[in-house]
Amino acid sequence: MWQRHQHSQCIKEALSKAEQICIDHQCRLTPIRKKVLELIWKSHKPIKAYDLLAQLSSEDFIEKPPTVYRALEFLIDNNLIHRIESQNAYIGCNTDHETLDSKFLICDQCNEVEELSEPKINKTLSEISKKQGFTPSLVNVEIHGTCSQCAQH
Amino acid sequence: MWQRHQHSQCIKEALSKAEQICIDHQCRLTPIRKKVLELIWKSHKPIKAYDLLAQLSSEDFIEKPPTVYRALEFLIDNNLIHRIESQNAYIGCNTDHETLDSKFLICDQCNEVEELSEPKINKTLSEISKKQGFTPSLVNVEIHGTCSQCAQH
DNA sequence: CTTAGTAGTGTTATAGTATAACATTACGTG
DNA sequence: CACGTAATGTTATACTATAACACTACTAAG
Repeated sequence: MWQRHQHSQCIKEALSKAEQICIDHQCRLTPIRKKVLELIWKSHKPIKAYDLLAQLSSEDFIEKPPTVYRALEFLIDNNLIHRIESQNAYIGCNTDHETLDSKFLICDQCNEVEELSEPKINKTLSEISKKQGFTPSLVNVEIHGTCSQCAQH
Repeated sequence: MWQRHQHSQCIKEALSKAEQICIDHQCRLTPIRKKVLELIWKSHKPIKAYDLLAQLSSEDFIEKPPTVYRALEFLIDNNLIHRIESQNAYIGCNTDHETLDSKFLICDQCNEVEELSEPKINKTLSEISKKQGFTPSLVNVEIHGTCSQCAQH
C-alpha cells in the first residue's frame, strides 16, 4: 500500500478469501456479512461501526447496531477483519495468520493502515514474554506515524 | 510484578515521580489529579474511567465525567499513566520513556498488567517501520495471555 | 418431507465510554 | 491589585457496544 494499486483487485481477493475461509470453517458468508466486508474493503482506511451502519441503511439493508456488530464479530472471529483499538474502527485483513496477532502501521495524516506480517516481531515479542514467564495468546501492535507518501508532502 | 511486592512502595514512588515531573514540566499536581493517580495506583490492574468516577464520588470529590477525563488526559500527557486500549482502562506508569511508546503484558486471568521497557522491541519495530518508509511517532503493544502466577494454578 | 435443533437476524431498550460548550473559580505574575 | 491563563464546575449530548427476547431460515436425521 501507500503506492497506487488496483484496489478492485484487493476487494476481489478479500472476498474470495472470505468464501474459502467460510468453506473451511463451515460457516456462512450471509448477505449482511458479505456486504459489511465489502464496505470495509472499500478502502485501506479503518471504518467505524456507525459509519458502516449509515451506509447499510442508505441501501436496503437493516440498520440497527446489533446487526452490524454481529457481522463485525463474525468477521473478526474468522480473521477477515481486525479492530484498530486506538480508533474504535475496523479494517480488512488479507494476511495469513498462524497465531492471533495483528500489527499495524497507521498513518495519522492520510489515515491509511497497513498490516504487517513480519514474523520477526512475533518472535521478539514472544521471547520477551517468555523471559517474564508470560504465555502470550494474542498480540496487538499499533504503530502511529507518517507514511512514505505523506512524508513527501 | 506477578510476585509479591511491597505495593505501598510502588504508590509512593509513583507519587514522588509525579511531583518531580510536574516540577520539570511546570505544571500542577492538583488535588483531583493526585487523587486520580492514587486511585489508579491502588493496584496493578487497569481501572475504568467510570469506576474512578464512582470512587471519587464516594469521597468528597466532584463526580462528573469531564472531571475524571481531564485528570486522565493530564496524567497521560505527562506519561504518568497509560490507557490500555483493548480494555478502555487506565494504568499507572513507572517506566522512564524516551519515546512515546507503551508495551504491556496483560494477564487475562488475574487481569494484572506489567509494562515492558525492552528497548529491543522498539528497535525491532522501528527497523521494520523504516523498511516500509514509515516514520513512527507513537507505538502501542498489548500482549494478552497468562502470567507466571496464574499458569501455576 | 417433516420435524426438530441450531444459526442467523429483527427489534427494543439500555449500558458503557467520552467530549463539546460555556460558566466559574483559583493561581501566578507584573 | 489586576489581569491573563489554567483548572474546575455544570449541563447536555455524542459515540460505542451489548443484553434480552422474538422470529426466521437453514440443515441434517429420521
